[in-house]
Amino acid sequence: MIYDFKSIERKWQNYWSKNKTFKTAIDENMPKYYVLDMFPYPSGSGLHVGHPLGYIASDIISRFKRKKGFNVLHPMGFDSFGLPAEQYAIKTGKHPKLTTDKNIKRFKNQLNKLGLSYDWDREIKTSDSNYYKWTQWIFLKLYNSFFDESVNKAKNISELKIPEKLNDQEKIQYIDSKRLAYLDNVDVNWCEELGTVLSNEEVIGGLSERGGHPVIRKPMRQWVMRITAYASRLLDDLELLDWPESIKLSQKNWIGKSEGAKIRFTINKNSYVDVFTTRPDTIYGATYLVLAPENELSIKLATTENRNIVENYILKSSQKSDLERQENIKDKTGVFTGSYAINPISKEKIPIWIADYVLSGYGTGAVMAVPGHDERDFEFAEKFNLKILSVVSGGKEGECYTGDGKIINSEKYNGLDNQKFKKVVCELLEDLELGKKSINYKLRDWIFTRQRYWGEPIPIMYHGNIKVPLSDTDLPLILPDVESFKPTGDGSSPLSRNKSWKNILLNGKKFERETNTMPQWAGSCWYFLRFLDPTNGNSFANKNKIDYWMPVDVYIGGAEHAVLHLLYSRFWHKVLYDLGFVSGPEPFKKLVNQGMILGNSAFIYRIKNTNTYVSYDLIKKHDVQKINVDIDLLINNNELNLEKLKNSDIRFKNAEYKFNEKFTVSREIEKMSKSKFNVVSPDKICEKYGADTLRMYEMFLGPIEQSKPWNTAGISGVHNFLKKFWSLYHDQSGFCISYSKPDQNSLKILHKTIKKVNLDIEKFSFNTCVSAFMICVNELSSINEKSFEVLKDLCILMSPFAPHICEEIWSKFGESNSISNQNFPTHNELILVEDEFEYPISFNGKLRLKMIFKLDCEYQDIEKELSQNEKVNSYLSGKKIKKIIFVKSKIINIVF
RNA sequence: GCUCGGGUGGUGGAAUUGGUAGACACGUUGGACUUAAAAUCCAAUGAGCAGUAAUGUUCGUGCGGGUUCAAGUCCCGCCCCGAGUACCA
Repeated sequence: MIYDFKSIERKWQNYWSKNKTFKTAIDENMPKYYVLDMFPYPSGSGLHVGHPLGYIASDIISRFKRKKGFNVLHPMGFDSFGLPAEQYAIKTGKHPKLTTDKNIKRFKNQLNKLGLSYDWDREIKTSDSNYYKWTQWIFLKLYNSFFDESVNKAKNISELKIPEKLNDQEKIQYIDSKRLAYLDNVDVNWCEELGTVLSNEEVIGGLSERGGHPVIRKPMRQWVMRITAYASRLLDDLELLDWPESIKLSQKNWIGKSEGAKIRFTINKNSYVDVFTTRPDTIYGATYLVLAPENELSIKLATTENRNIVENYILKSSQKSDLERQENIKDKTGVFTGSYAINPISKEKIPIWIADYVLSGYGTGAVMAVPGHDERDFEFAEKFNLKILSVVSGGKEGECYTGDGKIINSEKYNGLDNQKFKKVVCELLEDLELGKKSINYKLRDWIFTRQRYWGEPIPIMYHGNIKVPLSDTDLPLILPDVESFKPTGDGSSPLSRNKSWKNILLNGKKFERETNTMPQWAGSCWYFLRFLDPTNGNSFANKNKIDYWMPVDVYIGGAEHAVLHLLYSRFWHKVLYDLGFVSGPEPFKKLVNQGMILGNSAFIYRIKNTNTYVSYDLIKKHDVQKINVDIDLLINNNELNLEKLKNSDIRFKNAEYKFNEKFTVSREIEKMSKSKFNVVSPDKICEKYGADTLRMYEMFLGPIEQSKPWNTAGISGVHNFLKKFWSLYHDQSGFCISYSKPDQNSLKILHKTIKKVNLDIEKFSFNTCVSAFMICVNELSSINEKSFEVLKDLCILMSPFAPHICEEIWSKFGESNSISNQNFPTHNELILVEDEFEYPISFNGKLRLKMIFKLDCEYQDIEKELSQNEKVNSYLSGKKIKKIIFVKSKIINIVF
């Protein structure tokens, strides 16, 4: 009987969706398990084979845990606010809502074809007003909270102690300065091309993360989230998480904790410069100070004769983009202010400089330069001929030394270990009241507003300078329509075009709405909570449901979110935790990063400035240009089907082609992308081999965390395996199994597999599971085992991986229940014990021989067996055996 | 530059964490079935040497050393590839 995967898969997908097989509800009698995928942005190009990798893995875990007796929550939704839909709207005038809805439909359709066991009743979209109502609500909670340093947690703003003697205006200012969401004039990352502000996390190497457009610094009035208040908790709580070390590390680096000291250098009675340093032990080597150009003190400290050059320098560096600043790292620039400060310990008078190698956003925006022991300071001092003094021994003459050593050139402290001296300096400074121990973080506050249309409106109004938050009853603040989605160019959002929405009259007073929107990350910061109670109209989620389901037990997604989404959502979750809305400090207990599946691009070569294409083996003779070509046009991996190519595009139709015998292409592994014509769609694979084959093959490709190129050729192996599996249960005429007692050998094979699969799923090692199934089916086929007792368990065992085929087979067993409700088999160790082995013996790595032993063999037997072999006998030469080393019930060595 | 991963057949990858390296699969070769092809099935497949053969034997996990009865796995020193990060004082 033939394995007709198409009708089987259609049948069971319909069955599952009709019967809502995977609908989940709270059951206090069952342990819960929350399996979450990073929900996708519904892009216009649909899924490629790389997307489902994580979804298949999480589906296997979900189905496995259900069979293990857990109440499994496995939802899916869409992160539907975002830039591509907006950019598409700018180009075509089509409303992002329409394109987004269309894309979601397509995504859902594709996902369902893979047989994923989602509870679709919980589907959410971040662009749905029923959803973003609560995103806005959480924003207001942040607005109405402050961080109480004394207890290290957020509290309602009403609990804030306001200093007395403040007038009303000052009181408001004071409160505003403490809010977790606050409005500030900040230097932002402005991307002209995208027409919007970006967060620090969205800027990579001076270019925008999306699109790679240049980014410049520009002061703008923006909403900012006080994530820095949580720096220490975000860092410390990483310990609680079962996450890949690499992700934890990137978060650690991003938060960037450094311990050191804050030191005050006095200039005169009224002024001083504070610096932060991690090397207070080098205080005697601090031979000058450097301020960032943006530091307010910079201009104040310029003496009259230096005023011009200082002003000039500050102006110039403000015009530089981040990229330009980074370009000439080796060639440092700077100017002298003309002022001097006093080193608080050595009492030396040292010059104060301004240079853009000092960053305004980190520490105090000023450093004490120790050219003897800091490479940047060293370069600067060499260039401008400033004094260089070694104060820690160990370095070479005329070089900068950053290691540890004994203190030198530091008066009475010479000879101390520099690490010990750190402490001493801190104490000295504290006595002098000119400094103290201090901790600094690299993390900056999160710039939260975007000058875009397609995002959540911010629920704040302004009356002149007064901010008025919307009340809960006014939510959601619906995103209105606009005439044009284009950026306005002047730094305000497209929303500001809709005057009737922006300007409102309330009780005779004029108000203006905030027209910026929230960043893409806002919606994804808390979506895992909404899945618990997606239709709740009274709160973002019922507290009982949160208590039951949270935290997420397994979270699967790409590593590209290491610091963005994963840091922001931890931050919001902690705020909600402090305010009592959620029950735990961390949202995601275990995190698994699936690797990327790469595409295998193909290239053809055109002779430059001609319309002639050359086969890859002939390109050396010509000056050629490389062009991406669709991988669907290939035969046998690297041969091009010229007929197909000519028919695919008019520019190929009339071109000339040079080749011997075959026209060959070159191949390269790249990221899968529509523009590179290397996309393999899961739909095609499902059409040809079925979803079960695709699921197993994607798992079989290699470890889930690893990036690997897609290779369609290998899929036949897995497909053949499924056919073989099918034929275990069927003969030519139809379903055929036996109800007689199973063969002892087949039980062994089965239980070996059960043991391995149980272990491997828990370890997320799905590729080895698939191998185990293959071995099992091969062995059962070769002994022609058809026993119900064995085949039943095998069917359940494989159903998380290949659910359709297993449901179909299961339905033929005549059991009333769906296979989803069956208990996962556990192995019986006794069956696995063998009574007789053929042992290989290795002796000093030199000698190997095979012998037969009984499990409970005596030494004498071994000696007897050994003595029959001349070679072994010479090694033994009368020695008495003390011990036999068994490993995995095999004899590995004999000790005398 | 710094930090973290990783180098195993022609290819993707196994190896119970120190115990028969190369499981499983692709590919290749040979065979069976077919008028033929496809499909399917069977066999061989790390390299070398000896042998008609069963088999024996040497070398093999990026390179060089070390620990151990035993190293892909542990230690030391290099080389190469990938990812992240980048003047964070």
